[in-house]
Amino acid sequence: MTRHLITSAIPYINGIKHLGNLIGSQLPADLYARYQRARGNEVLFLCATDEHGTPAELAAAKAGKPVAEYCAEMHDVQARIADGFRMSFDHFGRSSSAENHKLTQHFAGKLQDAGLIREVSDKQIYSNTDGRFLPDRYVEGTCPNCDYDKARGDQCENCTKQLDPTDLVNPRSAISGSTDLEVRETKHLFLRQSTMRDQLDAWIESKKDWPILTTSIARKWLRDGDGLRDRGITRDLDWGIPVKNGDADWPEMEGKVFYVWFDAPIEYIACAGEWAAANGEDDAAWERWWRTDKGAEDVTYTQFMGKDNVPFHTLSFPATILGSGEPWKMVDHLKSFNFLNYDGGQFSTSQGRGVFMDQALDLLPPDYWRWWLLSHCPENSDSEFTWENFQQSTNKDLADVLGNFVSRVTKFCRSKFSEAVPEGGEYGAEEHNLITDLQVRLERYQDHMDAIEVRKAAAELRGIWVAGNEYLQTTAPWTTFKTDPDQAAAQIRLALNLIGFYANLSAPFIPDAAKSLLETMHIDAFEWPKHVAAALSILEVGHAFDVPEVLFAKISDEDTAAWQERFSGTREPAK
RNA sequence: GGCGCGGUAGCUCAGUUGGUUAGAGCGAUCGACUCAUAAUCGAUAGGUCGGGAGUUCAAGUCUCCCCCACGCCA
Repeated sequence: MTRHLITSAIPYINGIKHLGNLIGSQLPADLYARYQRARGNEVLFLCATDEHGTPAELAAAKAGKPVAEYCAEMHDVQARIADGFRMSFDHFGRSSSAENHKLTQHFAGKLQDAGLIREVSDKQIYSNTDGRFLPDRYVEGTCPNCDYDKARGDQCENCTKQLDPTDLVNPRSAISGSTDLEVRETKHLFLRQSTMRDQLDAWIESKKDWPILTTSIARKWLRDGDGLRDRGITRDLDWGIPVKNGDADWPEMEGKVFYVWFDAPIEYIACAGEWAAANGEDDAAWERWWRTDKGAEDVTYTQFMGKDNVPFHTLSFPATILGSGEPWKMVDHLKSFNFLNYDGGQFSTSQGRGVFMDQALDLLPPDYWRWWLLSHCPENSDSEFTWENFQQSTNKDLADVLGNFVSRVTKFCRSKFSEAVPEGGEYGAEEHNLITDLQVRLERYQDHMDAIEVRKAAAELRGIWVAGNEYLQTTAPWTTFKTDPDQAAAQIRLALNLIGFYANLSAPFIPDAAKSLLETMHIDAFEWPKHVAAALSILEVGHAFDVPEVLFAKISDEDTAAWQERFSGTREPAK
């Protein structure tokens, strides 16, 4: 038995994520977690909401709610939707948790002790009306370069010139529109990442089995231009984790909070603490997953994320935990994903373009989405969602190949024998050929899953489903039955066993359907097959089953046409 | 402007360290079957591997130049 710590990139709190976000981290992470559990390994699978930062505050203000209340509500919304997609998190935490407060302050203190923090005095825009400092991009004004009147404090979108907020003519707050602004001196803490460059570089280079996408992004940040730059880890905001040195106050940093990028990844660790607390366990329970001096030496840690998150996971977060000088578990496998596009363009939150997680669940059960997204997972390049492809793939794979297999087998048995495994005959050459073939396919499937080759695993699973139909077509029990009912009984006995076999192997991809197959076959529990021959002899003669309802209903042309129209966003129709 | 990932059959994608007639699924066409969700199974057709030059006995696979799409940074 091996131990697997698995984390999915933590989604930001302000709003519901689209299908591209889902397939970019949570869904493949869940697939892997379910697979490892099915193989009998010990798994701790964690995810959380990322709750700090200015966007959360603004979203709360827009909703007319205190930010803490807003975050609590949105956390519940995201938790419910994740559950709707059957995310099997051991814990779905919050970066605003007490555990994360404590741990983030702890890391800051350790980094200070190690000499990796420096203080920097900076000038920043303060809005008297808003009663707060404004991040650069929340200052708007007229661009000194091109006179565009909606330039932002970090950059003019019109002429692309890089700006400082103080460059803007007639600056105003993007939050309130107020022009009552002033420049104030403010002090911030910076993490001296630059001094850790060689250490990080050596660590990255030691990861020979990481995807090229991951290492090339990390190398670029590490080596290009000035290389890794020191980054501010504090902000002048109210909402966040108060700046402290461990338990102690940090002189001159009163009223400031840690920058969201600093505390968010620490939540991966804090979340394990939340999980332990929620289950009435002590610190040792979670430390054995995260501390190599307290039992995590044999843990394999795998992170899942979209490619936009790679720099934080390969550089900033490792810099934080390496810099602490403490024996924290470092990531072993870092699986990153490209983007999913929608029908010829990008998913767009602002334009309402594409399908969002809550909407998807209103249309169809989660297994449809899980299957399509995972089998078209953007592993090596960006991939493309189209309704036509979605309809064709799910109808063919789920309804025709898998669902119909279950139908034809159970209904044939009911009509020729009964709703129980029939007696007579025995397995012959055809059956042994099938078993041999399936044994090879099972091992290939496991290899792909172990390597987190999601698309290839899906293709192999589909091949395993197809093998059942091939077998029926070759042996034709409906013909056999006319001359040799005993032989037909043996054939259908094998086919009935295949249903249970499929349920076990398919559960990581389509857990609901797998569960309903198990129930229909009156099998008590999932059990991952080791040897195909044994797995296909589990159901004994006389074992009763039910003929199920349609496992996967087909998606009609009318549905896809309507959905395509409905989710096309606010683009102007072509004339 | 710099850098990065890509550009392979109508569609979605595989193609290990360069090596025999470039693969899969879907879609299309034809055939078989009739137990089943008009399902299944088999067969066939389809690509000068973005373009050009080069290295090599041999290149989708290496080198250089160019074009296109996307992304990141400045």
